[in-house]
Amino acid sequence: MLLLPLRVLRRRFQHVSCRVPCLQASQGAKANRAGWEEKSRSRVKWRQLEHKGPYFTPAYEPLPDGVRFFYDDGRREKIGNFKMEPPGLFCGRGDHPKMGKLKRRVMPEGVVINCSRDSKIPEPPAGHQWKEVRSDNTVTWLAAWTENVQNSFKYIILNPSSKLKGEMDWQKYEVARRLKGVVDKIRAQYQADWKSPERKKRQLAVALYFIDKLALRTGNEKEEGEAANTVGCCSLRVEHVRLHEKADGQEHVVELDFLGKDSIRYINRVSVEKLVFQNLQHFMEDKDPKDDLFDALTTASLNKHLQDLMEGLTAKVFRTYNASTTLQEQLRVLTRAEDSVTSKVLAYKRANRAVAVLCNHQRAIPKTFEKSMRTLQQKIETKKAQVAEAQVELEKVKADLRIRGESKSKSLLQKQRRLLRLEEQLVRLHTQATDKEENKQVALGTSKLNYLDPRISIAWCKRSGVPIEKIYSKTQRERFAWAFNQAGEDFEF
DNA sequence: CAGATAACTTAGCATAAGGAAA
DNA sequence: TTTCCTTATGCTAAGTTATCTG
Repeated sequence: MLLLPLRVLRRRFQHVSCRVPCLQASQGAKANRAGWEEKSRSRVKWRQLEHKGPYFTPAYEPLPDGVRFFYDDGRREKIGNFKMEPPGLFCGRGDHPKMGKLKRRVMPEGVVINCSRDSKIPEPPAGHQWKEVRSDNTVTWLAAWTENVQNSFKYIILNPSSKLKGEMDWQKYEVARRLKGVVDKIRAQYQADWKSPERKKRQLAVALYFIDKLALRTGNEKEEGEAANTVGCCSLRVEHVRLHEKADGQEHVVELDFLGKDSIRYINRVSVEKLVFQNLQHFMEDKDPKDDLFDALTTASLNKHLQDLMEGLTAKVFRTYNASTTLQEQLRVLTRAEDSVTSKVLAYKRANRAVAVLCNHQRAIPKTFEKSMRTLQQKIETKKAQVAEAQVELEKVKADLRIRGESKSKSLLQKQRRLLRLEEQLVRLHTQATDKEENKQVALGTSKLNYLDPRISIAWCKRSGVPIEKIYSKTQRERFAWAFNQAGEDFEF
């Protein structure tokens, strides 16, 4: 039993970047868990409610292996997070003011169950009651509770492989594809708006330019003292921007340096149009470093504006659109028909990486990176030696032939072939090393899962003869099941 | 009409699982 | 078989956005 004062715990975990293991501190913990297990053993069939809206109200079915399912219109689907979050110490990311606070055990009395009216309601653990049982088929969650540290909602939701999640994912990409049709017009408009006499309009135009060009997030206001101090586009402060008339041999360079989502640092230097530069100079005039760059702009007004430009358009659609477009374009540039499957997969990873860099998806450098890099360097050295050796042998054979006055021999061909093969292997090792180095701090998964229309990848696999298993793991294939029969080899985002 | 709330997507990290090497 | 390394998955925090509310 860990019984340190909370302030000691907080201090202890202040600089710990890893997640703090859950502390099973509550006396009633065992009994509670048993209670939850009991709940999980009740068999409930779920059916869709009578009226068919965009959503439905599902329910759970426990299975012996611990995987739980629910029924939607007779279809059995997986549930995503079927376990309750255990109590523990809250460990936010970055410099979080609530780091180390105790996250309490969730009791059935705090849980709302959402299930169809005509189904058998799941039993609460013995001696307990649900907070509420409701039948709301306009939402997608199965159960919900309030988390005490952040005072926010938590939900039991469906697995990404479910039809519901799949349909929503599909819709997301369809909105992004619609943006493709109007993006030229939108770009022309915000460029024109850089010259607007209205400060508000110019701020909106510059912010939208950043969101489009640099794939920045919208950047909502955050309550001070509630979360780490991070920003996005609309919440950028003067201190995050530096302007250089000339830098890196380019004109009108904007330097951005701020902490974004998850306190991941965004650093970029980019040359912008003169009008953008001048606008930024104006926005920064007579301000303190801590002042908002876009003082006349809110995320609400930005999204309101976007909604007027295209139905369903919001700021985050630009990230999806630019990510997917970049993948498609990069795949086109990097794929060569005559390449082996291995090289093609490498090309895919490169294209994926271009997107991850655009979206600033970073990861901690793997702990084993240095070591595995050394191993790879070792391999390269060995291969180099082999190449050198093969060259010497080849020369020897050539000299031999000259003495005998011959021009060809079986041995010569053999040696030539061997040298060629070794050289190819060396080149491959070099690319592997470069790739590893360039990828050490880039997280590919996030964009692959959330930003890249799977139909682009599926179509590319079909076109270039790459088995889909080389690109998507089992769960990823299940997640993107909706895309498989949609994407022929000629699919265009 | 701004701020709060609710419900959803997006995010990186730890670790489990899988596979290669010893 | 055991160990060592990479990849896949689970977890839950941290965003975005639409809607509600006073």
